Amino acid sequence: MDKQEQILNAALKLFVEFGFHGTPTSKIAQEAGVSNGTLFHYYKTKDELVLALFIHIKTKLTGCIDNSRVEDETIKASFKRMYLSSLYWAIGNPIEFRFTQQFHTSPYLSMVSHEEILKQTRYLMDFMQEAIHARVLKSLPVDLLFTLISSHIFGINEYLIASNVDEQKQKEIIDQSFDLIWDMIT
Amino acid sequence: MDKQEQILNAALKLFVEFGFHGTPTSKIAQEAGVSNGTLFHYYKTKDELVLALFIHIKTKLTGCIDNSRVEDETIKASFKRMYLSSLYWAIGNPIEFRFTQQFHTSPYLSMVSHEEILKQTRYLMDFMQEAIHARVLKSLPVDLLFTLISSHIFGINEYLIASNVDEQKQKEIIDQSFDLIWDMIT
DNA sequence: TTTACGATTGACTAATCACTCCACAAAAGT
DNA sequence: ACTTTTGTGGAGTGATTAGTCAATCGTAAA
Repeated sequence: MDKQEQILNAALKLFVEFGFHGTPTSKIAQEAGVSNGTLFHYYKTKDELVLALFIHIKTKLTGCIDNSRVEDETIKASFKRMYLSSLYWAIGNPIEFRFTQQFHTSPYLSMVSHEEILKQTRYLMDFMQEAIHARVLKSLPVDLLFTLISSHIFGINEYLIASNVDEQKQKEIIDQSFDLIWDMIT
Repeated sequence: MDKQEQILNAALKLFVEFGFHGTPTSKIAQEAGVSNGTLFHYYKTKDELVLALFIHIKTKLTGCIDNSRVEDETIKASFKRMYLSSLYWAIGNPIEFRFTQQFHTSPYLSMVSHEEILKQTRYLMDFMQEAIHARVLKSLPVDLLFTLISSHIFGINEYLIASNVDEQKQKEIIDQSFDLIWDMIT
């Protein structure tokens, strides 16, 4: 019965369906089953709510990736583990994923501090930097690599959502896609 | 002095800066230098304006790609030509590009008819289908290939905007990126 | 000159919005 | 027991919104 969580969940659902400015705070409060005043007790402004939701979801995703880390793996195995955990998170949490996409391309993005973004990506960046040093990954700017991989995952996800393939076929495509991107960056 | 064009340009600029619902029609009319009534004379609703703008821009992009086609080329050369023309269009028209990105991840996308989308992508899809048949491209679902290439271009573009590299370096990265994606899909 | 008609205007409206205010309830400290 | 802090509700507010409308303007055919 955490009201803050209820508000975030309601906001997430409505933002994805109607867009940020397309969903009034009153509807969010209603959907969350709390009063209008309660919403503004926890979040001073609507913008603050949007930001909080973004960071909340990003943190969940980052946590999900990092947790799947395991010792004594080859770089390729680690990389694949992280690749798959990101992709499966996106497939398993389509609403959250759509929200992050929507947020990323919206003017709200500029309201997120550079530091906050770094905090979320530092681990992966460091991992890739090391992989470059170990001459496993191609010697490209690490930002470029990161962006290429991210957009690759976006793409696969979009395809899997659009075309409804069965689980067997989906697994096949994902494995194939991993090989594609791995060959591309090594 | 085409008022419709002025309205579209104003809407584009403001939508990218403030988001769809974040920019009132009154501001669009003001920015375009026309009256509120004129805007609604040409576009019955705000949604209709948003849709019209999307199709307007998509058509410009599609035209830009198709026009660059040339006879007697290898498949690779044709592909590279189209790849580069898309990417340079995106780099040269950042506002338009940002708008299409924003639109694609917004709830508005579902208001575009499936036919309209097909119309815009048919040429590229056919081209790739033939390239698969000719055993130049890997035998993957053509939708998947298309999505992978699109998101690759998104990624490169995002990187080039974020990191301000000089023109020389930019050209280098673009050529490198083309080789990456070409190796990936062939 | 007259008629006709789309283009254009800007004041107007009904609805909606983000956000405030205050009363009260439940804990939490002392 | 008493005071303070924190959570909660919901009516209320002024600003803003998408969209309307009756009135003009420009111009070209009759």
